[in-house]
Amino acid sequence: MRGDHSRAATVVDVATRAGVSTATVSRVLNQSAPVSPEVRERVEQAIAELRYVVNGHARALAAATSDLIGVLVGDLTDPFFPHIVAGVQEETMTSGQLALVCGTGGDPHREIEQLEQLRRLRAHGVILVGGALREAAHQAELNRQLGEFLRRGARVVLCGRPPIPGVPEATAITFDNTGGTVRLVEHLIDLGHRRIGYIAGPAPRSIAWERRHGFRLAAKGLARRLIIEGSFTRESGYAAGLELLRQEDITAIVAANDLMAAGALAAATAQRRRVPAQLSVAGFGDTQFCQDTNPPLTTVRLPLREAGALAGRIACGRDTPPAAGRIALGAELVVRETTGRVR
Amino acid sequence: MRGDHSRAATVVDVATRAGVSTATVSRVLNQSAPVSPEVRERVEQAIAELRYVVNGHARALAAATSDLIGVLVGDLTDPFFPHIVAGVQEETMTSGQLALVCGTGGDPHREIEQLEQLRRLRAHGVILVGGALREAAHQAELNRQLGEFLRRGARVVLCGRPPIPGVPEATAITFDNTGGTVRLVEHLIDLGHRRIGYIAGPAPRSIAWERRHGFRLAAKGLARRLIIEGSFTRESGYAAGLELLRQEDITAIVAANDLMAAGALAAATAQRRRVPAQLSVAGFGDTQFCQDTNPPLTTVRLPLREAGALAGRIACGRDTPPAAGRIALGAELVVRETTGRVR
DNA sequence: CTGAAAGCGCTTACAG
DNA sequence: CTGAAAGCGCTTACAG
Repeated sequence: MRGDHSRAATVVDVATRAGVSTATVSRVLNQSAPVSPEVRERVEQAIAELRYVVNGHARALAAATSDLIGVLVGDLTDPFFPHIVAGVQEETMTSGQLALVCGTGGDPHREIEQLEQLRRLRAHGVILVGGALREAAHQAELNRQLGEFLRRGARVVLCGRPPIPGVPEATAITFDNTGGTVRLVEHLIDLGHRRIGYIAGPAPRSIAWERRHGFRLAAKGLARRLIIEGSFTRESGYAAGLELLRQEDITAIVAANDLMAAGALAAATAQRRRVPAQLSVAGFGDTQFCQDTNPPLTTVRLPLREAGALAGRIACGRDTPPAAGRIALGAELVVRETTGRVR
Repeated sequence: MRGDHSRAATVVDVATRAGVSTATVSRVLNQSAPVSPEVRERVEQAIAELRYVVNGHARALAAATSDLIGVLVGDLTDPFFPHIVAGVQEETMTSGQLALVCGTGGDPHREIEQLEQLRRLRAHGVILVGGALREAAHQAELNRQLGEFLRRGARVVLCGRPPIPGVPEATAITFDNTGGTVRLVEHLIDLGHRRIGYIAGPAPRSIAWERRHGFRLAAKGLARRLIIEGSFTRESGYAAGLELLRQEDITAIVAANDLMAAGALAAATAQRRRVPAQLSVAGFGDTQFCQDTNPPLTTVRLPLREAGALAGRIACGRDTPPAAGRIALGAELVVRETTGRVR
């Protein structure tokens, strides 16, 4: 980082070269006030010649604003997130804002830490993507952080997270996790299934809870329902799948996300169970690879990109947050080939 | 964004409350100079009471540094990218830096635009992830941008990109795209295939070129080789697959990435070709879903996460860039079930 | 339409 | 170990 690196040009350099004041340079930079064509011309030329690039920090400091939008995601390698993030970025870009995507790896400490960094940078919008951790201590700290953002007039958007009772000013964009799961399970019941195994997500996550809740609701009258908890990873789905397959009477397995469903599918194949002839399997999310699994996976589609775009627009201040503080998005059952009539 | 939002506490507030100078506050904040325990105690308490959070912009301006690392990626929804980015983030986090992930959507204009934004924020490291666009005008502009970063002492890392002749100070972390493809094709030749179709990536992308080059090298002596260009998407793989399947004599299809291979696989299924009995198919990348395709996909594994971690460490200044300006990573053939003996 | 000057919130020599 | 003061590079009333 040391050495004879050349100093970057500043407004003063530009002003001097153009023979104007720094105020005028600022005006052409920001188009914040009328400037005569000739002067503008001179300034623009000086900017080009000096390869001047405004110092974003100085600007943010002086103007007490920044065009940064923070985006907190759990794990980008989970196919659930990228489409949401792509939607966000699409919108922030068109607003000329910079989306700061931070990966927390699902670690609550990191989440708080990243929020703090975003606060330092005076991000004027934050989007929390993906499920919340249902854990009191963490929630309290999180609410405190979000409260600070809101106090400064920043927008807070929860994308794929339930609203936070203590922080009503935060807009929540939610997926119909419960309803989607209900429809999925009802689809299985329609096919004659009465003994269904469920691979849930980790209990402390809100998304996992909502989906599991849907399963409980829909599976109420079943002869048999068995829940095993996974961790949203393919491996945990595989392990849970093996365990459920030990219960000989189970005819269908529903997983709380596609990754675990893929694992369960692999477990079924390893155990030589024919899907869907002998066993039905379903996932949740309709992530990219679902149509390519063996056989193609029945799942529930979530409007991920749309949710991200909405979140992006609200965070940028382009869309007004709904008065209700909440936007509920749907969930659509996608029947492919892993679910079939029970024999 | 307006309203009666409370002013954030500043060093002055903290200093006043603690009964010290702002210089001292700064010292305990940065641990940049010894401070007596009692004074430190008082300052820390004031910070806590006022919920003080340092203004990152002011700090960056005063100290003429920032802890931002820019990460430019094409398309996060392409499974090629997330693992690299996760590797980067892992390392930047442990360095206490903030990785600014920017999605360019593969659009060269946006790439330049994002670089400019990063320059504004005085990012002290930039990582360009994924293939370069082999297009003169864009390359010239890109080189200019990167040159500016380097002039300011920032580190530039190319991850999964070839070195840039005009910018030798940029460290390039490269995958063995050519060698990996050669081994993959040789594997098919070993299985008796003599008429192989190749679904290439878009010609202007460096990664596409390198892999296609590998195909050309290895397929030199074949009775038949046919190249169709896709766009790295599943859909384009499907279309190209259909086209190749019209050539009745072709016994194997190799795609330049897994997504297109998945598309080709689906096309084969749609055409009722049995894989691998009647047709072999292979991809490139070993992205997450490869083990779940029908049948599991033969492909080439790239050390994505490792590459990202390396890039992250170099960009953070934790690792010294290699003198050669280049780190070449391997590529490993992963034989699954889509490739088999030709009948 | 344009400029002089203050101020944004920090850090960093420089003194002591 | 601590403080007074200058300076980082902008923007923004305030005058004109």
